[in-house]
Amino acid sequence: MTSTLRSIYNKLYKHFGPQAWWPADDPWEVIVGAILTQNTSWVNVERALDNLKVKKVLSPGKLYRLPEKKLAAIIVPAGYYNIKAHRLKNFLEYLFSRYGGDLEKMSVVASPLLREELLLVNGVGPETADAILLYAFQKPVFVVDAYTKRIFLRHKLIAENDGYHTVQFLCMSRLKPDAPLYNEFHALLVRAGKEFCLKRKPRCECCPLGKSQVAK
DNA sequence: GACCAGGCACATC
DNA sequence: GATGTGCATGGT
Repeated sequence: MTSTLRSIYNKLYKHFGPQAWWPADDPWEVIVGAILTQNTSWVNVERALDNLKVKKVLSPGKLYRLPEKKLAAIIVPAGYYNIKAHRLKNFLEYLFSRYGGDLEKMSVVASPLLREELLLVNGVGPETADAILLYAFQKPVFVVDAYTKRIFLRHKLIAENDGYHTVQFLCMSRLKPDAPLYNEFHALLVRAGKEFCLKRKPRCECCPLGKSQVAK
């Protein structure tokens, strides 16, 4: 079974090659993107990020001082803009009160503790916290998302009602703690999910992983 | 026009 | 603890 996850990774990597994740210029852009992409397609997130860059407010300090209403108006293309503006503000409040707005200070905190802190921020759930830990700070934490669950479910690695941490534990107990590996694996699962493991129209017969076990 | 996208919090039972 | 709902834009 240990080889199963590894062989999935190998097949995906052989088919797609390196994905060069996360698509961002720096750790802060990763964090903003992680919050903006909640239940949202990445193209819409890119529009919102571009808006923030054009307005020259995509830095912790600038965003911290920007009124929430104005922030919301700038990130409209990402959808859920009111709630996401509020969540970004929550994160900034945490960043400035706990670390004086300094991501470097945040990055040296041990990942189990940092994860707990992140989860206390309203608007940061398990996936967003883990995406920040892995892609902003290179901590060896496996990120589980809807594609991960769908692919693993169709290949019978997990059960229908397995929760986030069950799936995460499965991955982390069978793979060495290896940030570059987790980085690439998650990115490959998203890529495969987008191209082959669609919700309504799965294209399993074309998928590099081969036919899935569950025709759903 | 329905469905979906790199979730999360909150209300209710 | 499980289940349902609101949040919203833009592509297919």
